[in-house]
Amino acid sequence: MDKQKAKKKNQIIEAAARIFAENGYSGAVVADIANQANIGKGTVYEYFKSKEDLFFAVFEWFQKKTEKAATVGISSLGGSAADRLRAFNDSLMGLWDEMQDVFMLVMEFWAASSSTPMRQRFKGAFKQLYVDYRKFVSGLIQEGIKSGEFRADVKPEPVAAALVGTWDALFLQAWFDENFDPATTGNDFLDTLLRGLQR
Amino acid sequence: MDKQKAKKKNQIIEAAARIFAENGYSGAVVADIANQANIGKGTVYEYFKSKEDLFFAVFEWFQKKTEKAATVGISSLGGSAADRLRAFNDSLMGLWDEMQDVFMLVMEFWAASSSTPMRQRFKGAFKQLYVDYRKFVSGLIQEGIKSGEFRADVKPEPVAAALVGTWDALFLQAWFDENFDPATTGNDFLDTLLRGLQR
DNA sequence: AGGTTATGACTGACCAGTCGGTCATTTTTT
DNA sequence: AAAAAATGACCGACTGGTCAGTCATAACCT
Repeated sequence: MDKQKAKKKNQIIEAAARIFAENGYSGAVVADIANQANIGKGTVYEYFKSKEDLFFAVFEWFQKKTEKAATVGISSLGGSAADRLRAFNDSLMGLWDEMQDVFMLVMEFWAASSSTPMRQRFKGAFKQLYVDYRKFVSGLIQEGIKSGEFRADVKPEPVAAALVGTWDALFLQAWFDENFDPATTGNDFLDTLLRGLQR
Repeated sequence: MDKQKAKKKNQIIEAAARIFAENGYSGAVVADIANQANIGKGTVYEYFKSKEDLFFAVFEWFQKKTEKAATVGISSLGGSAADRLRAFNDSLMGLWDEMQDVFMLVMEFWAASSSTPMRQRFKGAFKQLYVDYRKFVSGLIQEGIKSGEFRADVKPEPVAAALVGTWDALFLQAWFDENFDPATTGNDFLDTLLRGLQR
């Protein structure tokens, strides 16, 4: 049955996500993943060609999941460009609580984009991800310019790139420092940035 | 001779940096590091307790090196707060060319802060590093406020945290995308941000 | 029964860290 | 000043253990 197969595949991916998040890619042992998924080790290889393949599947799964969660708030409501940027900020930073446990995965993905055998795959995927991500934010800014809410001399792409980066990096800092609150930091920062954007 | 020892230790660290940067922590083989340093494998262990110890030494070495390079431009010249922020931005982003080869190390360091055996060490070091880094930038902003150049209602800490994060993340994006230019992106972004800071 | 899916024992490659021994250099002795 | 002794830096063969991936067998369908 096809439905069954897909279901089990997902079950393996979720188990793998947990194990990879706890131990990193190298530290994770396939046998533990199988165990976590309540299946035999050999079964893992019925569904994935290799450990690396499985890791990449976890990456895609995670990306999809995060993207969905992040855009849930914004897509619906309109409002000013500033409001929409704020909504996106809240939406993203609101993920922190549930991200905390798996943020390690993100760092492992970053690192994977540099460890030779996996490099191309991950690097390409990340490149595309950032292109999309920037395009989205840049679009919000352009709307603001067009509507006259933002200054005409603002350069949307660089600001979008920086903003996108800021969000990532706030998570990073929160990861290192449990007293760091990414949500309010992001909000306070937006106060200043928006003043620079608005006319 | 003590001088000799320190010199050789450094020679091992630099060799290790190259190998770790090419292969990641797990992928790097101690024998290769020894080879790269033109010494026997056993000798590595005369200078470092373990592979992990060596990796941490590389981290400290890299951190010191980067910090020195980044602050070289700013410490000397005065000028307005905006000028100093710009100078720091240029100084940091100017590192990209030489960073490109070893940026992989940074991602490995990030990842190391989550792989269990090394966690505490790296996580603590990063936390401190970001605290210092933020304090420095926050100081620049506060000067600007005090001198009346920046608005009084700007919150220095959040803006500093975000800015610091932005710089890191611009490198990250540049790593993924060879067409991404962190220097001009950073500069264009500062145009907008400074307008939000200034009165 | 025939086909499909699951399994875990097994294997071979890999590698961090150890250790006994070598040898160049320094120190002590004569 | 020459010989002898002591030192410790250096080394790489070896060990013990790990683990990804395989495959012969078992369990489960239909």
